[in-house]
Amino acid sequence: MQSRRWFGGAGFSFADDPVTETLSQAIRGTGEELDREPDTGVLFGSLRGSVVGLRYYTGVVNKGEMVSLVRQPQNPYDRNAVMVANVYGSQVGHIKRELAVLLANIMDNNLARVEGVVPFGVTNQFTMSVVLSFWGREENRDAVVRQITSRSFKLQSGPTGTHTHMLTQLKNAFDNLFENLMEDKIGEREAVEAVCTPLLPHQKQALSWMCVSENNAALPHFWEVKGKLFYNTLTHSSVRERPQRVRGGILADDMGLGKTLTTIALILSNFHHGKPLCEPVSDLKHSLRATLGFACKTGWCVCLGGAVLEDLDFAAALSGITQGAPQKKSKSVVSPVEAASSQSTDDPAARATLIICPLSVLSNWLDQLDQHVRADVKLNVYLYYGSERNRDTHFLSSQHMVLTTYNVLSADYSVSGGASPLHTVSWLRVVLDEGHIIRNPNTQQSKAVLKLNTQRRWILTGTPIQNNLRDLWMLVAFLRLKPFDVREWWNRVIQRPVTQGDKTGLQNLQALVKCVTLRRTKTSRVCGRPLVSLPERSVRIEEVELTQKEREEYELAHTEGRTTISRYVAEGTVLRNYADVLAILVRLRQFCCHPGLLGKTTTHTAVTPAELRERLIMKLRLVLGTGSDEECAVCLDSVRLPVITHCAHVYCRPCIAEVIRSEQEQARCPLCRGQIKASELVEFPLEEEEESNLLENWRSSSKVEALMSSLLRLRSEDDSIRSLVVSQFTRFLTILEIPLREEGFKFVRLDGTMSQKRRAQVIQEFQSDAPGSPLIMLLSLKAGGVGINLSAASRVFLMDPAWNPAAEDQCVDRCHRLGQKRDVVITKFIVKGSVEENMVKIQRQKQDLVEKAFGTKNPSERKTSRVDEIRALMEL
DNA sequence: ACCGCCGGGTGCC
DNA sequence: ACCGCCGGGTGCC
Repeated sequence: MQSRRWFGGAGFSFADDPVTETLSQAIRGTGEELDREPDTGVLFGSLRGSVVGLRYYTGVVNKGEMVSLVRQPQNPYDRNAVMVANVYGSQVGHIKRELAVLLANIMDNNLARVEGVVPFGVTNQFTMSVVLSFWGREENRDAVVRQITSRSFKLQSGPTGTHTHMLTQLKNAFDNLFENLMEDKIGEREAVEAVCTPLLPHQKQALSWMCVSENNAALPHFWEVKGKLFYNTLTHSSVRERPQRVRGGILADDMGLGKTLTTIALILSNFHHGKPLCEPVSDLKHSLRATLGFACKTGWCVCLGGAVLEDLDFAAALSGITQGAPQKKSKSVVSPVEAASSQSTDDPAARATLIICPLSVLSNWLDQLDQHVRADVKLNVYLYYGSERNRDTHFLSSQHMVLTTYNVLSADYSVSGGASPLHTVSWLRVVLDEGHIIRNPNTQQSKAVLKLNTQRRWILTGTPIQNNLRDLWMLVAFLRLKPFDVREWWNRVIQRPVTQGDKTGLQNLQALVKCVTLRRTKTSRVCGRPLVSLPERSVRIEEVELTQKEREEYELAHTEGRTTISRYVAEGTVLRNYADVLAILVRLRQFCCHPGLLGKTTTHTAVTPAELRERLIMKLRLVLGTGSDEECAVCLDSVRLPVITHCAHVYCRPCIAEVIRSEQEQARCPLCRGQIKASELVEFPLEEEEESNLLENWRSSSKVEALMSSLLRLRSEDDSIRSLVVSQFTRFLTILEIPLREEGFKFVRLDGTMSQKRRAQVIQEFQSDAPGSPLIMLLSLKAGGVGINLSAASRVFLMDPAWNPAAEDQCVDRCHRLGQKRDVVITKFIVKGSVEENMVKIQRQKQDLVEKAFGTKNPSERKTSRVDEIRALMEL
């Protein structure tokens, strides 16, 4: 069962939640349940075996420690060899020959994953026991059991049954995963004077925490010192060497709390050895001027790594001043703890911070640097972007900051085969802005990011987990949070236990997250006071009455839809026809907005399978065409350039093309495993001709009128108030342009089809307070993604209810954020006596359900409730 | 390995 | 004795 988890302001669901569900997930749920997660198989059972040859290897293991089993088909003594390695990858020994035959068979045929745990530790220098457990897909259970018993091994059945009684507790704990992470990070630290914007208390806290995270040599608390060894309480493993600790972490504050400013403050305040990157020259000049007659015109000087100090030392040597004197002049106090941080492996010449961000926020970084860094501080900031970018690694290394985008980074990386300029530089620090972008480890971007060579690593994100726990792994891997940067240990210690409802797994996860994350929300408090005070926000629902004519048209469609759906309900085939059902609902919702939203509909009855497929594809096109937010099962992101397969699943074109390219003739649909071919992919067409038709035969609708009268009233009362007009249907936005123009409103439009560059322009135009700038922004619900700031608006008109209330919240948050000066008023237009009303009701019920404990719902109950929901919508 | 296994030495009680 | 038994040598895959 796929589970989706929403964090942040959004609700939470422990499993499929119809409200947050997308179409492809719904369809996925209707077919056979596929185990798409190799890391969450079923436990077939376990057996005791032995590891031999211990004396030939150095890997050590403790009682209870997990080990990994690695096939060695090339072993010259036995092609069935199975090597045993500890958490750190050091070889411990081999699986005894007779058992290795069995394991090799199971592993090579992918019948099960085999995991080892050492039950007693090492009792002698030659052999030891290992408990092997077998995990896999239910359909392979028989084969595995047969293999094992036929070779006269005894498979002990593993623990069965789920821990449903724990779910409530788990849910709460999981909900709070990113909350209350501050208790031991409450220090505050002022930024250096080079930062001219005073930091708010929570930003000083963050700065303090970030400095400590970079400088402090302390290990996370799941490490214990046992004698001369370091013992990991999660994996039960120990190492002689002090484990490499994370220097950096995840700053997961809500957007608008100033992550960028805090990061700039960090860069300027915490250079090598806890010293500032910038110091007033008056501190340095003292000795220099005296000895060399050196004068600095700016009054500030930026220390370039060791450069200035080396020069000073050189100067000191020339003039007979003792070495190190300049350091003592430094303003910053270096505590013994921080001093302990200088690791011998650090490259002292590393001085530059690399900031990687989405293109859309690149300009924001430059603005913020301008705004927050004193004008007399000469920072060398290089924008590594554009075809003329300077690829010289010495040049890049000598910067204080290099800014680039994920795309540039991964493009360079692919072209150079891993030896790109950015991968050659030894960075002091790498910062991933909107770091959740790398949550999918399979993308080029993620691979490129992992390969960067740096001492310190930071992830800035407002949404550390978007859909599920797997999103976190990539962040952990980037931070090199040992040993969980290796997938097996993450899966065994965290992912699987948590997915299967194991309480310790969750505690372990919390411990992990806690040691590297700082997260505050808009509603968090510092010392009993709100972090930031935001103006009020209020929601009002405006009921819209349809005209006689509209009502007749609506009822016609409603009756027709009801007949179809009630047939499915009676047949019990609602879920099998989910796409059809959704299409009917979309039609009704479109009616509520404007009749012109309806696309052409084919109502002929299909007979042959080919016709059925054609019809399904039509329905999907209809749903996709409305801006419905579909998720691509390959990249786990919103679909870009959607294409529909023969088997009626939706993917991004590049994603599915890659699947087909790599699997060639054997290519199968990742969702249903049906055969797929590149030639059979159906594009979602942009029906331009219809658009012009739409605009030529213009007519209004009740909802359009309701909006227009609100906007006109607002303008007459206060023409400085700006509004967001939000719809899920981009074509509705197009329709709305006509009356807006007619009434002389100046407006801009932001939707998913626009280029990043154009988006940035539009946002800037809307946010600008220049005379004649637009009063209204037409916004598609999901456009822009995270991080855009529309605080110029204080009115939000939600034209149509969304399935996912979290999406509405996110949208409203774009203006109800830091920088908002007015109270925010949200108006939801709901057509009276329509599916919209029922959607709102269901939204509320869902919210209640989410707020209450999730309880003991099993998958079949969940499916029932989905059907119930549709029945409620259609009043059946 | 305080085992198992191998192969040489040995051979009534 | 073409055995049993003893005790030394030996040891992952």
